Amino acid sequence: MNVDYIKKSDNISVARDCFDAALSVDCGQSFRWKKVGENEICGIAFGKSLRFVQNEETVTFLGVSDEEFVEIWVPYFDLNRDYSAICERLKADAYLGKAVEEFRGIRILRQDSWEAICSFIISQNNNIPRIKGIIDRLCETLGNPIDGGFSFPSAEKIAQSGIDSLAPLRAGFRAKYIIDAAEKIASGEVDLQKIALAPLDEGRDELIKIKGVGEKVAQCSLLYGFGKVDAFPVDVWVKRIMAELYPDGLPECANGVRGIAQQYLFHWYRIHSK
DNA sequence: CGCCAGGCTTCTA
DNA sequence: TAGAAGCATGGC
Repeated sequence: MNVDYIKKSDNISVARDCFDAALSVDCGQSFRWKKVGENEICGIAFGKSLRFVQNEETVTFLGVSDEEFVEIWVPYFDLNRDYSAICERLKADAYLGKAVEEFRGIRILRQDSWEAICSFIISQNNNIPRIKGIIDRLCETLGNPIDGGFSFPSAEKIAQSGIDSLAPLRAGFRAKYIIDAAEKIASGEVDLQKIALAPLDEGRDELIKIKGVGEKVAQCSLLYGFGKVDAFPVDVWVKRIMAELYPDGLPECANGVRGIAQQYLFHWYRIHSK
């Protein structure tokens, strides 16, 4: 399956069918996107800054070449996956059906592996505004300046810089975990390429070698950083969802895409419990 | 002041 | 192997 898109001057537009970019970048998967206008959002991923606008019908990527769109943003927004078919399948379950109906455009963001690991280490026992602040300061402190912000610093750069360089982040007890992750990944002791190719359980076993990475952070990394859509992060919210709605486990229709199901349920449940 | 935030490590029995 | 304390920081 290949995405259809329309190119006009420097902009690329994609139909909103099963694609809500604004919601996807703001439902707890990524922490690097900011609203800059009514329907306008900016962010940085894979060392590229992006500004996009969306209306009822389309998402428009501003100032993006065909190459950049195809190589970076199509995989990032998971645009070659048939979410329409997945959503249909998830409707076999009543709660998933409601979640999918209400938040149909959510996509699982295929983020940089290292950025996802590091971001979800930072997320532990923390709240979203503060997670964003710590990550912003990490990028400002050790990332490279890009048009409109800073790139996410590499594991090598963080490992070389050492824990004292993380003081400005005010990350608390997480700073030592960030360093351990950076060191193990920079040295190859934890091999991201191998995890990308390995079955879920093997990837998970590799990731939890990092201090500060437990079951939940490992599953988030696999889901958002390796595109493993069957990874299943269980945080406090999903724990509540499982206890209340699925005491016998997720329904069968979620098999193979449990991470996607999780994302719809997570967002749906949080919205309705506020 | 206390409680909580997309948890994890360490200590204890 | 299960359960609880401790962890840094900031918003409420």
